[in-house]
Amino acid sequence: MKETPVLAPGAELLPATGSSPLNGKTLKVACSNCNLRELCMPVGLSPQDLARIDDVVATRRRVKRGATLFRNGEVFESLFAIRTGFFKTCVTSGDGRDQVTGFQMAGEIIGLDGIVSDRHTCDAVALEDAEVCVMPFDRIGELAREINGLQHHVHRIMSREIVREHGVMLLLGSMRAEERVAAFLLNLAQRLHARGFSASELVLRMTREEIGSYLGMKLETVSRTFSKFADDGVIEVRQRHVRILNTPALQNIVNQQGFN
Amino acid sequence: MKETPVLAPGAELLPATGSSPLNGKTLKVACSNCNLRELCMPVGLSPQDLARIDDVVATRRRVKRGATLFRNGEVFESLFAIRTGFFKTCVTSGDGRDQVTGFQMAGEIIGLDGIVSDRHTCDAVALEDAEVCVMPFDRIGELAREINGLQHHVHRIMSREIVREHGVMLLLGSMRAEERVAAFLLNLAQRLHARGFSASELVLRMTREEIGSYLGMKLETVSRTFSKFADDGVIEVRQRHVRILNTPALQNIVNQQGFN
DNA sequence: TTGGCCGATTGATCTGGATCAAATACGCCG
DNA sequence: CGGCGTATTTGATCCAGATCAATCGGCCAA
Repeated sequence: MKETPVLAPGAELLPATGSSPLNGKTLKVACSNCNLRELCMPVGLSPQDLARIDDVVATRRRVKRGATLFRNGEVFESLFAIRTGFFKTCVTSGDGRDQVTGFQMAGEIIGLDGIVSDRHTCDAVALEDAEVCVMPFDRIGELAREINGLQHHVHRIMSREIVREHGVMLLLGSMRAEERVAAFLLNLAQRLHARGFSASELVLRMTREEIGSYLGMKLETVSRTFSKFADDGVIEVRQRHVRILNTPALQNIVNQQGFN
Repeated sequence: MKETPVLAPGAELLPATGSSPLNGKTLKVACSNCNLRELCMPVGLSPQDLARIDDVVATRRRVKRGATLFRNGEVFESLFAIRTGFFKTCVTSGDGRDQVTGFQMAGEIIGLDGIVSDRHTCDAVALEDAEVCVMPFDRIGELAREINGLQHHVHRIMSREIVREHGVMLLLGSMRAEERVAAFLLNLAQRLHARGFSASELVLRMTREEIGSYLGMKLETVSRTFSKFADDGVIEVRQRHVRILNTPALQNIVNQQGFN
């Protein structure tokens, strides 16, 4: 049915027009000519509506690698659309434990967790130098009341996040280590591919430990699993560079093993 | 900071007015005098706005124990507010595996997963005879554009679900069996308490297997963990009847064990 | 170039929870 | 009331992944 049954967040947004991969330079500042528009904007907006959105999404913010975009407990005011760079979000429990809840890349929206209580409930950390569009949430609300497609678009973005998290729950609750890692790699590759990058060549922006946290396993197990896949000729690993050699094999690992 | 750090979905909605526990009979059919209003409606609506909502949320639906309210793949049209009864939602992967993603009780909203693709992506199954209010989603959208508080309320409900799922990810990704079960019991008790029931006496509507699926463990482990808690004098278990004897002890189990 | 540091790999061992198996309890229905 | 099917409990054993430990490798600053 779906290519990657688990963890497919923004699949249907794949730009058929072949928007080019980001080049790191900020050429234009308006949504109306942003090459990520297909990823974060509703389709079929009138030029007037687009202009109004441009007006609301006026400011940008740069986040250096390792810095936080927002932190648990901070007042929530805006959603953020990632223009360039790569983030992780993580929650922390009362005791020291923390859990990576997602990795986000260009075109994805973060900050939705803050709406319910007007405070952020997780940390968003840049895993490489990044730039985000700041979208004041009250302004979005106003606009959504007037622009028909926008309201539904916001709902869809939130719903998509809910569905993505269902997938993660399935992964954490019922998959074994190899399946988790395979699903993780396929999901990353698919999202990068949807952004114009290679579907088989990927550079991991996160450490083994962060992958492990996300997947509910220890960093050693992540490393061992990578090594095993490499031994089996399914992938090639050199540090953070991963090349997928056999995508179907990974898919088999995900959805055929351990039928329980 | 919070009483139950993990899995606290609708805590702030506790009805200060002491709405009485449901009695199983449908006395009135309008939101405007529903005793669950504090749980699913925004506060501070004008009588006129309430009347308009009454108009949209006009129909009810009964779901017998074991029947599904909606199923993965079905067309999404409405959200549902639970009036009485108890549900589970579960996702299924391509292979047979399935994962309970939540247990829902009176006053909670289900169906949010269907918004993104206009199809439901999980099953909602009644664990006891239930009644829900049907809320056609396009109508909600229209109303939200006009009633100020309603739009934000919808956003908050979706955001709350996202935050709840973050909690589940933390639980599944980094807690051991005993911590998971303790967190689960505390969460259930807290939600029941918020609905006017005892905070210490609970009747589980789901099987050990369903609890296990939700918590990412096997039914035998759930059973053993219950038995252990009972041996330790923390709870009393008689089949599906659980009495919490020592709430602080459960809280300690959740957030003090295994500091990693 | 060298040294120090951090992340990654790999090996050896341990263990929490899964699995397999059996007994028991309960609810339902004829 | 008695019998059957399903849920639960409990015991015995096993194993995937955690833990502990050592080494390796790349990167950066001096």
